[in-house]
Amino acid sequence: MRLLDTHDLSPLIRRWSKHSELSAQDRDAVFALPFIKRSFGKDAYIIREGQEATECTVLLKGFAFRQKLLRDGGRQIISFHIPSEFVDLQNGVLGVADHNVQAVNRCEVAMVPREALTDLMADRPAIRLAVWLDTLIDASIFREWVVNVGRRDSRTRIAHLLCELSLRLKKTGHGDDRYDFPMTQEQLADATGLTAVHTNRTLQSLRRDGLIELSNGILRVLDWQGLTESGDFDELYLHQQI
Amino acid sequence: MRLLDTHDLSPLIRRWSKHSELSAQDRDAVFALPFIKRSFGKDAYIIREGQEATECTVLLKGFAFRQKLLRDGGRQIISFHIPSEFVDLQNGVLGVADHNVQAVNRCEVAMVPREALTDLMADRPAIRLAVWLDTLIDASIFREWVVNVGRRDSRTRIAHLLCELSLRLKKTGHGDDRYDFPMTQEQLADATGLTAVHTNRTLQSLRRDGLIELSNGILRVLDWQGLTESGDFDELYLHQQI
DNA sequence: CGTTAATTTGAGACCATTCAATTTCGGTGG
DNA sequence: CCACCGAAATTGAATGGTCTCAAATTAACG
Repeated sequence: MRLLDTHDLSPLIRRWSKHSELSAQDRDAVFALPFIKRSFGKDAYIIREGQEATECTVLLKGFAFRQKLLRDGGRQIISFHIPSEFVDLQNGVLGVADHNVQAVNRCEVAMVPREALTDLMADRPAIRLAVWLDTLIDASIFREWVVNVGRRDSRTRIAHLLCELSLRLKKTGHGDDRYDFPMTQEQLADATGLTAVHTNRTLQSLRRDGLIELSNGILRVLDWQGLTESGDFDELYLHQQI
Repeated sequence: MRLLDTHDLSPLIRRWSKHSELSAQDRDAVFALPFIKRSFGKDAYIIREGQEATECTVLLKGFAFRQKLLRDGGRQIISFHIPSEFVDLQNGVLGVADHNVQAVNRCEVAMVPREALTDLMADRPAIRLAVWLDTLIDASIFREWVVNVGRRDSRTRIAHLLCELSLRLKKTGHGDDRYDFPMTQEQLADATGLTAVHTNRTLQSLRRDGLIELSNGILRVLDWQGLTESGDFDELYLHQQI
């Protein structure tokens, strides 16, 4: 397939190729998927809870996060997403969105009709496996997040989150100990179950200890081993053998 | 199929039938699955983190939970399981167990070789869909747990957990506002990210307000509406239309 | 029944929150 | 290019929810 690197969905193929064996036909079938490209500004809602789910959404550019709102107005962020990831794979089967998806910064997505995706999975075992793996790794990350917000103190939580995100960014070729990191401290707080104020103080403590540098939307990991130790981080749960 | 109700795996078929259309052939194919039956005592490890995953485990009798241990010795429970549920479906594809599974009380399981299950899914689309749904609902519950431990106060957390468990027990025919409830307060604490002491005081507060009665391993829900309000509980995330 | 596990109670300490004010950053228009 | 503005980050001090530690009571089980 000649347009491999220029096709909108090629980041998806590139990521899948790391854990699944895809044939040329598999790739062509993915490139033949119908989709609509859309763009969202900072904080815009990409998916809303309760909304009927008719598409699956791949993030092409920018960062996004999934969240749930509480009765009292609080917000809990459930996961962050980087380009090439589906932000709502479950919507392909469950009929209704059970949570919201919001853009961190300006981002571009491809929306694929759910039937097109399920048909593709029915026809192509390799793609079925790739999607299946995506779903299972997603779930594994949720489990780790339960542990993170449930049983770790603030410093460990923040460090763990930074470990996860920087490792995922590194593995998808988005940097090497220096990453675009547009998340605000309020978003990090909502992801770790802390307040923005305490998140701020906690980040300062990590900076003071020379583990990270974080400012102007750039994260530098200065001491990976120190950060993983501070974050009680074991990458097994990401299931990225490479 | 004559042995429908007496086959060891019939609880699985019964539960799947609530969300998926299974033909007689699908049922027979499930009943033809090879498996080993095993029994575990209270607190016994059914699966251990890091262990190579060669089987998928269906809970037939008793309660179980999944958990992760922290470096500092802490434990976070990630989910509870009731009979007819898989406790480690992800192991069918991910090669390694990324968390532990423990028995709450004496329980019986059926262990199905992973290839037998994946072959079945490859052959039978209806079963594939049923397993897919199980996985997605599992993930949805993890997401809600992130919210629960991340952003709710202790009373709301405990109430929410009790809502979820009693609703799941009700929907699978394990009672009607009165349930076997063998979990210890320490386990409820590890599931909600609280200490056992504080869990105890929180349960007392729910009892004092006439919402529940919980003693001797029996949970009675006295005021369902009051409990759901106290627990900020909306059952959408369970995706049980029935 | 004796023994251990589980639950319950009390008091003090602490981590994270709340609230409010200040400073810095990032983008925009003159 | 600089002045301006709102958003984001930072700081301080007081409050509070949950934890810790330790002891007492009750329930479960062989």
